Amino acid sequence: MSTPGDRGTDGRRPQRADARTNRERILSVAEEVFGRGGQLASTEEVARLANVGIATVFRHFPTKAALLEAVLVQRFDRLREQAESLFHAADPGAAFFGFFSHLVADAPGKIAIGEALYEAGGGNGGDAARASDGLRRAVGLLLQHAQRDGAVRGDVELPEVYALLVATSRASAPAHLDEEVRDRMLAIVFDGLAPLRNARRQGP
Amino acid sequence: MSTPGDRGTDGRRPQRADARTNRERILSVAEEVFGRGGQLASTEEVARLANVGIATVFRHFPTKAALLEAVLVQRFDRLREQAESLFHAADPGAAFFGFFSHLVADAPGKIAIGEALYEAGGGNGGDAARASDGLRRAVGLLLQHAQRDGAVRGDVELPEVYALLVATSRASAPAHLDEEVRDRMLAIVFDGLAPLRNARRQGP
Amino acid sequence: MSTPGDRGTDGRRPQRADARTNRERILSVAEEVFGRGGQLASTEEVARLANVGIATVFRHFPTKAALLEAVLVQRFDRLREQAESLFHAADPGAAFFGFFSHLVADAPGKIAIGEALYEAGGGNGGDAARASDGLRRAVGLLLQHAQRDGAVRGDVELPEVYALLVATSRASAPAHLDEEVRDRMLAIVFDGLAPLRNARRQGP
Amino acid sequence: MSTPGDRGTDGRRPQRADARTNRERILSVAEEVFGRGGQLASTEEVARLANVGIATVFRHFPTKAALLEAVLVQRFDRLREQAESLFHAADPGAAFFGFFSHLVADAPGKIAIGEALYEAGGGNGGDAARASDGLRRAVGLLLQHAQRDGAVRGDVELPEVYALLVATSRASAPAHLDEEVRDRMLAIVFDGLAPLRNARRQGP
DNA sequence: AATGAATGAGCGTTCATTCAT
DNA sequence: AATGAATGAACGCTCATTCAT
Repeated sequence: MSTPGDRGTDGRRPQRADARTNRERILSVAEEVFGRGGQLASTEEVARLANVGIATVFRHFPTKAALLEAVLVQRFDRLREQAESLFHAADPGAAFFGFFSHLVADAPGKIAIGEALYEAGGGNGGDAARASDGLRRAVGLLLQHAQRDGAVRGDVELPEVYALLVATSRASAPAHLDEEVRDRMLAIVFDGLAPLRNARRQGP
Repeated sequence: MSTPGDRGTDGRRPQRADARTNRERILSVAEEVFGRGGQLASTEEVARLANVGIATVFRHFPTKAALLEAVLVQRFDRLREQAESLFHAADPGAAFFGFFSHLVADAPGKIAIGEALYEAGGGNGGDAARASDGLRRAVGLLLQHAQRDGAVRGDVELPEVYALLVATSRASAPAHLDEEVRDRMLAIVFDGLAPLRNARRQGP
Repeated sequence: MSTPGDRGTDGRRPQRADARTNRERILSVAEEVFGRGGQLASTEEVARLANVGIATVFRHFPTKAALLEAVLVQRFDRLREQAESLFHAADPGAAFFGFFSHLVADAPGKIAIGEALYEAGGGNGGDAARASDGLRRAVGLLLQHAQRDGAVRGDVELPEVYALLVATSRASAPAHLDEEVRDRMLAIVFDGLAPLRNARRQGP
Repeated sequence: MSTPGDRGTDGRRPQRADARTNRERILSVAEEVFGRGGQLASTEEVARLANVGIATVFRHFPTKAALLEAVLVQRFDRLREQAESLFHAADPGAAFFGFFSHLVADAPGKIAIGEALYEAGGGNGGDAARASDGLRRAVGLLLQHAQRDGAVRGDVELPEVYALLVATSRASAPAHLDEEVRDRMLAIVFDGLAPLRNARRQGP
């Protein structure tokens, strides 16, 4: 599977490429496997589906926790990049709410991600926590922009917004939350985040 | 191990009472242990912390799943009773929001409960699912009353409200969500649930 | 079940009677239970079917092995008595072959007996071995009588005959040996035990 | 643990060979351990005597039942091959009786084999049952040949002959059946199988 | 660098036996 | 004498991790 034949044709450094390929395949398989079964999924299953020996997995990721962390970092980074790509969107409100929806809609089947958003929120000091912070900061900027644009009330702050993001994302992770219900749930949250609240509250 | 003499509060005769006491202690320890570690927590740890032999746990609950289910049923039933006690509250809105807050505030450290609210939402056919349904129905009534009283907008329905309840409860389960943040998160949700929304949305 | 009411009416010694009754019921249930499942059957099942607490079983038989031994002793003794009742039969040959057949036909479902005939053959020094020896001796007498009567060749001796008895009995223990096959198997053995063998062998 | 250097007999390279060696050692140890203690013997004991970790046993045989089955298949196959090697023997009678004796003489200490000959006779649908059937068929052919050759009476059929084979084999399994007794027991059976029986019976 | 065999700690569960009533 | 709750050792089996090639 790891195409050992290449080595014969040219002696430059096919191994390095092979290793990188393996690492990536392992990571991507792990994302799916842990997404399905959470931490309960076995490392052997990752190895099997990635078509590598179990020892190869452990060569690339010294412990199961490290593999899980790498999966999370990848996922957080990807989400952060998506958030960052919206920093200069024409409509900051649409950008914020759109990203919120996207993240929540993306959750189904990705148990580990939900768990991670959730655990990493507490910060465990590892790379995942760092990546999680990166995502959090990006969401913070999207929020700020939306607030400045008047699309989100000005008196909410990142901690509670992020907590809501984690909460709704996590709640959506199990496949059995109906899509329509999920949207109606988000509608309520988004309504709570919309401005004019103050106006209404201040009014008689 | 069970040193029947040290039951300080009441000095009634052991034997049958001892067994009941053990059962209750096991249940309560299990609630805490599974609350911390989820299903991953070991039955042995439950036994150790309950100061009973492992076989005693299995005498009372034939399988680990049965123990977990008993924990959940107990918890769901307790919450349902609390909800039911609010059916005839003078202020249905306060009753609804109060119960919502109570359930979420009660969550910290009770991972299994969150998981259960969440999994049982899908219904696995066991006693826990039945108990979960009972809670859901009770929440449904509280919601209806609050809506009739004008404290909650009339266009939201139980599925999304319950999903929000599960989501925020679950998000609050880890101890590291600051209490103030949790309240601000709830404030947003409650705002989203408040009436006048339609009026505002329809207006220019 | 243990008729605890008797105690009230007369104070003499109903407990003794109760105990004896229990002991017998346990023994008889044990014979059936071990007969079905061998030593693998659990002592608890014996207690359950005998309608007594597990501790009662252990009061009467201090260990599981002792219970098993008691079962075997009872069974060996019963068989020995049956053999002895044939000592003065009019037709010693019919008596011998009849008893042989009876024992083998009685085997189905009595795994423990087969195992015991077999293990006890080696003599483990306990009561069961003693009872087994008693049976063996009784079979020996039946054999002698049959030989004197000319119904069994004179050159066979008890050890091999007993071994055959054990072997065929054991082979018949599982229910799945067809009755007809069992009889045809015995016919072969009985033929081998019939006299005139020597004559034939000595002839050219 | 597996100290690949100490394979005294042949110095071929380990790794794959090591695994095969382990597998074989486990199988052979299992044959002995189950031979002594039947299914009651523990897998751990097999591991201990085979000088491998318990997980190694389970790597080679996914369940205890699979290990037991492998032992039986091996044994049945070996016996079948021996039987087949006698198909074209010059003296079919000697072949049949010789194989019968061999099988019975081979039994001592191999309880599990006896149990298996016995249980598998009932057919449990697994590989062992298949292998058992193979052996049975081979014995059937040896019997036919012996009958055609006039060495075994023509009116006996495989079922009862096989039952006798199982019975005597099983009875010989415990080491405490004296060799001479065993032979005398077989002599009786063989006499019962010999021809001229009919003649004698029909004759005066 | 990659393999997969080997490992042992740990898990859920059972069962003969003991203890307290 | 009888009960049944409690016990812990043992079992079958799994899995993250290491070793030898």
